[in-house]
Amino acid sequence: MSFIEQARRTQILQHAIETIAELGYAQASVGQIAKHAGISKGVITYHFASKDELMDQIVTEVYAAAARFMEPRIERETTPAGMFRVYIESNLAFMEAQRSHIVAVTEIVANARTEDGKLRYAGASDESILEPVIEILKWGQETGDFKPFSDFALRVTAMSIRSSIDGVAYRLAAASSLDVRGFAQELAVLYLSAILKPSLEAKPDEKG
Amino acid sequence: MSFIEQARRTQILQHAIETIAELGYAQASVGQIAKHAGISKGVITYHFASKDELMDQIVTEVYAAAARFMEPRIERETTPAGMFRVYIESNLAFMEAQRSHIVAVTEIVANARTEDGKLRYAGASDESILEPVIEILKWGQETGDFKPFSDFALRVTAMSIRSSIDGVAYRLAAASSLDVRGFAQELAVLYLSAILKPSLEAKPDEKG
Amino acid sequence: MSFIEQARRTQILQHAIETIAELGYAQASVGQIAKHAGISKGVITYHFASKDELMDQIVTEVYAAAARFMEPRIERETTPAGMFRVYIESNLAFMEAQRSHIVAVTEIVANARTEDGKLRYAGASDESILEPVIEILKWGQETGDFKPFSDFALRVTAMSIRSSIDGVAYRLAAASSLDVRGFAQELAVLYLSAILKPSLEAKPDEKG
Amino acid sequence: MSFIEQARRTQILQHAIETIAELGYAQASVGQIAKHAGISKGVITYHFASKDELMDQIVTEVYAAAARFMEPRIERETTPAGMFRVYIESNLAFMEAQRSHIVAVTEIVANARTEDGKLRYAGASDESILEPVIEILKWGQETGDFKPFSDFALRVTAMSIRSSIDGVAYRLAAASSLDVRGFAQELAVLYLSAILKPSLEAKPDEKG
DNA sequence: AATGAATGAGTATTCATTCAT
DNA sequence: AATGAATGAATACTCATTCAT
Repeated sequence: MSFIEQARRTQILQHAIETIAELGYAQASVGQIAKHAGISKGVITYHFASKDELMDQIVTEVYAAAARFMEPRIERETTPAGMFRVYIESNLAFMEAQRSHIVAVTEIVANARTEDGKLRYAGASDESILEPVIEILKWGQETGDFKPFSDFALRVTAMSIRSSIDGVAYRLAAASSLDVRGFAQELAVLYLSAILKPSLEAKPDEKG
Repeated sequence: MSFIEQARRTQILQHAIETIAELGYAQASVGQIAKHAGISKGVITYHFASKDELMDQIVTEVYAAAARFMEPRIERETTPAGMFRVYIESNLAFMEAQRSHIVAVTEIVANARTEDGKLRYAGASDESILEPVIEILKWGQETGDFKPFSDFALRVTAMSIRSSIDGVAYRLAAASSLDVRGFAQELAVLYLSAILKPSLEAKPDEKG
Repeated sequence: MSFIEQARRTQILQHAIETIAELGYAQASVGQIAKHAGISKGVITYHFASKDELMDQIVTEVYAAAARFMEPRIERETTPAGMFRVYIESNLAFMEAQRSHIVAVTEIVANARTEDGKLRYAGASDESILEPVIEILKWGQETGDFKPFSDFALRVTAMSIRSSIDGVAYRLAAASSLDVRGFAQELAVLYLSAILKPSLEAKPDEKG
Repeated sequence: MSFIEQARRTQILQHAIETIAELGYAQASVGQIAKHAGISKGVITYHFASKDELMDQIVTEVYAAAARFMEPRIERETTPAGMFRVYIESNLAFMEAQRSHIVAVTEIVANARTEDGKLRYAGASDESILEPVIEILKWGQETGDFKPFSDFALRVTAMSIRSSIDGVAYRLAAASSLDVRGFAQELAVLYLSAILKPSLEAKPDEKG
């Protein structure tokens, strides 16, 4: 795939993302995306085999970009609590920076369906996304920084955290204004005060 | 509006809810709903001015039903912690009992758009839903049962709780199996351990 | 299916047949058929689930009509030679009378394809159509009216006859003028002089 | 037209023929042909003014190739019966050897249309193709080898023979297996027994 | 009160052709 | 000589809505 071809695809993806973010998945027809990009419909079907491929690309790209943004920040941390806090903060920071990307992916994942009516991204979105959270929680238990949890309680906690984060995406989609950075800090405090072992003086790690 | 007319509308609403829950918002055309109900398309447009009105009715009805279910249970409680716990548990209990209703409303709220592309239920769903949670939290602060929170932290907490609850609706929509009752109990424990004032022996209220 | 519904379907089928006969299968889009009928495209998709169903109906109807026309005439005959002659003559008479029907079916059978690119009516059109010819030939052999043939020669003869008859359909499709009745008589004479046993005075049966 | 240009055109024609034979006329888009040839679409429109010109070339080339194959074989014969038999056998031999070529031409002739919907090759294919058969039949009448026929009967006979031969092309297109050589021999016997004058001992010419 | 029929705008996708490079 | 890119018209099909009966 040539450089220029790559550039064109990226450009179309960007317009698709913005169209979905603005109009929602259902209204984001190929025609609307083309109109947003100021090109003819044919251009899109020329560069992408199908609308599904376009949507797949958006989901894949945005997940990858999120991982590229979050991973180095998270891995820089040395304590479970630090990692937990940075997981939340970097996730929400990415959401704020790439607001329309996140909104688009949220729309796609919630709506794209296979021919038989099932959600296309139903499976993928759950376990693989939950996993990193669960790992941090388990590590915190092993080090003794976090309270001991039953397996079930641990899963509930992980799901709850993910829901709290994803809820921000929905609120961004609904165009509400939100102090995302402040939200992230308070959210970290909230969850940490629930999961940190209360021994002596429970203090989250220090950071600027 | 005659009694028989009311009955017919209710019947159509029920079929619409099931159709949306099964096929998703986008696939739930008037034709599909009519087929599910075993009636002709015309009947639906005869009883409802438009598809939008039908959707409005579903959202309104289900919210009202949830309120009818939750309110008496919540008001029976006498402590902030009890009320908080029952708020979560009764909400999730309703979700489990009326699973298809909740899935349908989730689908509608996430997808229904106005002509200019904005989410139809963007505004409504937020403040009015957040309010009862905020009230419980404030009351807990006044009684001294809950930690003191800044206004902002309190809002974040309320939003986080709502997101954790709504996340269950999405997981139910994605057809995943879930121990909803157990989830509710763990979720209450999780949040209470974050917001209860740690003085002496922090104990949630007793209940069977 | 109501009477009025049946009538509408028949009416649409008739317009579809004429459109295909005039423009060919490839050009006979739903839009063209609708234009020919003076109705909107939607009417056609309302009465027929798909274009394929419409095409199926045409093929089925025309084959049935041909059978209804030919069978009583053929069965009235009492000798193999008479039956053979009437088979050819009644077949071509039907073709001439229902020229556009035959042209349409010819177009459909030669062009309609399944998703994987294979001819949709490839199998059906061959054996079931060949069978009646083969039966007449076999009967003539048994009575001793026809020359003895090997099984293979008999099949070749049957295929050749069918091709000679179908060739008329193609010539009608190409809009050439043709004395079909005279053609039928000469064709019968030609084949009979090839297959009748030359013993004594080979004479086809008498008929006005 | 340069030698290299000629070679390129021939190469494209060959791929077009195979594409049409495999997928049928309607599915043989310029894109499909280009993909089959491993070149870009532009190459085809560069070497051929239009798709129509490409199709014209295929028809012309294949007809010419058939003539190049059949003519010397036919002209080697010295009797009308021999010529007649060799006409059929060499025609079918060419069909078998150049199966995809014949299938392609059959597809094109049956489907290619002018803008106003008429068959593009309706006229051309008939008279010029019928002529050689008619000539052989006339010669056989003049020598007294064949029965005397009316002009009309002679035309019917010629058309019937062509149809019997072309029918093989359609059966080859429908991917049915067929003993083409045996078919040719039986077909010649069938028609000769119809048209040879039955004087004394009618025997076709001898040949290995 | 209910329905079957019809409409017309909208959907993704295909394709022959044009054209700058 | 070749190509990748782009176009715009055409395709079958879906659907909310209207309306006469």
